[in-house]
Amino acid sequence: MNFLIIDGNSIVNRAFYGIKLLNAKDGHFTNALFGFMNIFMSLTENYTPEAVAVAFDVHEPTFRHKMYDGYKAGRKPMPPELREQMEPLKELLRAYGCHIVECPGYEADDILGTLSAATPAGDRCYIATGDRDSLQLVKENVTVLLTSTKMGRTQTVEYTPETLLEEYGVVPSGMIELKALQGDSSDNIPGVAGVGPKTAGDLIRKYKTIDYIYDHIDEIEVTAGVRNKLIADKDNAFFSRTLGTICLEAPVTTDLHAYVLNPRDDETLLRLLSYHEMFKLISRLQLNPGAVKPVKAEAVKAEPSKTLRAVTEADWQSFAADKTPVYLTAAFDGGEPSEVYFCRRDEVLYLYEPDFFAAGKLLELLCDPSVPKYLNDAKPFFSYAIAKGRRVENVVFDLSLAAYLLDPNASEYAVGQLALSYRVPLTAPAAADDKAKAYAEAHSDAVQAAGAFPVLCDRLSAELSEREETALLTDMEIPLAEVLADMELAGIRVNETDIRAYSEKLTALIASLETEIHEAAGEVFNINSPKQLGVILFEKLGIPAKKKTKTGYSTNAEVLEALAEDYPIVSKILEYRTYSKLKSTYCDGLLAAVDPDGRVRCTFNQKETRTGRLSSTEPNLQNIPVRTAVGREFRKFFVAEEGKVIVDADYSQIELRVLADLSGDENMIGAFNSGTDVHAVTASKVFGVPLEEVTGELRSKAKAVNFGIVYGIGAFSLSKNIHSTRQEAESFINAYLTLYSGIDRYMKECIEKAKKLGYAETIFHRRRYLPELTSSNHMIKAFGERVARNMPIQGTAADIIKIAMVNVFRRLNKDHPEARLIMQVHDELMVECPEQESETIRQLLKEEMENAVKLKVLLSVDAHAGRSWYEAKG
DNA sequence: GGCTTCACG
DNA sequence: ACGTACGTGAAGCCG
Repeated sequence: MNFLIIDGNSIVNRAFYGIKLLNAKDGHFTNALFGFMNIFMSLTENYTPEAVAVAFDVHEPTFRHKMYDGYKAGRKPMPPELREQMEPLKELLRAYGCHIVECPGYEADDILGTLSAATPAGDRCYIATGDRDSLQLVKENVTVLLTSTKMGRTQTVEYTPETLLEEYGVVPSGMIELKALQGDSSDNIPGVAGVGPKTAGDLIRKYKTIDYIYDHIDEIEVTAGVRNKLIADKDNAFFSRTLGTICLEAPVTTDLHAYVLNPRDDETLLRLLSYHEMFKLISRLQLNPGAVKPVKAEAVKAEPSKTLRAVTEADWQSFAADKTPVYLTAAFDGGEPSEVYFCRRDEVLYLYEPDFFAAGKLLELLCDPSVPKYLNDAKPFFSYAIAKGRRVENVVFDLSLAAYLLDPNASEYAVGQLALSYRVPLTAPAAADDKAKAYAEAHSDAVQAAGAFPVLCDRLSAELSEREETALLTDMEIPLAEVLADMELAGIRVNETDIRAYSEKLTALIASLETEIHEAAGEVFNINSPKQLGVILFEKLGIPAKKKTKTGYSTNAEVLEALAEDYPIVSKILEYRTYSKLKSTYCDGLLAAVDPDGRVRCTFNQKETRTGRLSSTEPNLQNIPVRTAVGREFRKFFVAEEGKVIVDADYSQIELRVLADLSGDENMIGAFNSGTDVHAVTASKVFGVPLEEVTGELRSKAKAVNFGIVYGIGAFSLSKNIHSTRQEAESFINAYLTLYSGIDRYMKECIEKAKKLGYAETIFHRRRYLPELTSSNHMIKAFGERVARNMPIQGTAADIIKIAMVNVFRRLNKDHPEARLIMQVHDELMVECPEQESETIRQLLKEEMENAVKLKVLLSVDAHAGRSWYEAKG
């Protein structure tokens, strides 16, 4: 029989410290559970134990504590983030069928020792631990599996008497002897002062035991120094041996049969794993979600058994005639729906005949304003209709958007995933006929998800309305999804030939810089490798290194700029970096994304950021260079199509204006309403200088403080940013917060409120949960506090431009069919329109953006038209 | 796949 | 004692 004994405390510690803190939706920590279960799974899979015991310490003074108070005194107490995971871990292990072994007065080690010693010769015992202490327990039939985490991956090394002899040159009991001499700082075992692993190893290999060494202390071959140390600490040596010896007689059941795995309780296991959001493990264990009972009893009633069948002609007629809501999910392939499900209380209907699409029945239904639709991911439905010159009407719910609003921290919003996190049972519907049966076999996951879809919609809809976020979904995010669909289809025209020419120019520039850099360095190396570059600069050339990263020297722009004046090679490297970035990310990256019609189309992700902003991918069109003159040139490649212009409009200081509104600070509101430059006004007041005497330098310092405030400023970072001392930065911040005392008060309230509620929110009730605020780690908590201050500002600004986008889209559709919204860059919108409409559209944009919401300060928008993005930026 | 760097708001 | 301003995405290197 294979008997697996796990050192629970040791493994859970490795797991906890080896994996960054993970949170479930409600904020409870799961990283230790995650790591432990991963190790546990690979152990059971590799060693197929019939019996499993997991040993834990009981937190009481132990046998060995009583003997020696210093023992383990140096150990840190368990952090609360780990402590809260201990009971859930035991629950999980019990559900798996493991036996938890705890013994008051004894350490987990002692349990490992006792059980392994009691394993009959005919059985094989494996001890899994992260602690080298247990190596003394190795025997012919006892193997220690030492797990360690290297590079984020767990490795297991097997220790048998043979491998022990190879690595340490001693027999298992020799491990105790070694410890007696060298001690163990982590366990506060003193050993012999001045004797380390090397001396101890030599002695024990030669003489085996400390008994022998001390019995023959005058004869052993050592230097006089070592001999004296041994003599001086003789008592400590024997004492350490006692401390280091694992007890083999803990009062626990030693009959192996008592530890044979219990039958796995799949239902409990699935419930627990879903709660902890360990979905990978659920599939690894092949737990059938259909077997789970929902948490609430009423959910059972609400969920009649379902049947699966194909959509019939009669269904189509009833959809249109009934005018009752349809619950619709679909997969899309190349913009066309590929797998479509109509989901009802007691039925899942699937579409399988391509004729239905050809006949346009689905499209007609989508475009029928009298039929309300519950969709999963509305954007591709909108795109599908727009591409056919139609519009989807009456979308009342979007499950994935609802899920995003409920928790923007989550990374996935697939229906199956949501069913697990919101505890909606996933059951396979019964096939109505043989065709349906075949269909179900080929699409089992999608069919199950479709079955859960209506209940999920209802549940999330109820949750949203409880939180007063329904309007956010129906009036902001769902209409926005259509706007984004339209923008994605529109794309933006780029001048492909010019980019290609520019790319080649860059290639030549880069090549010549490369040669110069290699010459200056005296060798050829990869300039793109920060590692190699660091070695060249800071070792070979002896340039003083300022900053380090986790993996070596930092070579970022901030560091290099400080060195550029003194070392020509450094400024060449900066230049090289600029051009390579421009070439690889922008020229080549963009060229790879140009469609045959000369336009690039990004994807706007509506469910990505934790603040409510959008993000853009493949390509990212929200980070096209603008800050430097060289980079800005690149915007000349983004152009309007023949006969059209680009109109670009951006909010001026929207985040600061939002802050003025949120805080209600009279001074800040006044600064904006006076119509003058806020940064200058801030400088004038903070530095006590008349407005007309504010220099560029003072203004830019004030600007940095204004920005910093929005991000949750610290004196250290501000000082770095404005190249001044920390003290000076500190005094600026203090002066600022005295002047704008309303902001000071508001920021404090923000944190209080977030701590009380567990989340931060925008003025439109968009939430971001902040489990970081409950962390005992200062860094994490401080981060949570900065986010509590920043999210309402960044998020409200994001809400405002979303409202503006929806309003602009509606007006363009109604009055300017040839004008099209094509881009959003957080505080900036871009429209492409016929040249002669340019002024009308410029004003329309300005008007809609400035009037999207009414705040305590006015919103201000700059708008310009031009042939290219460069020109339109004004 | 993680890390570093750098582009944007 | 520790690290140090919020939110993103892409490219390149390296274990």
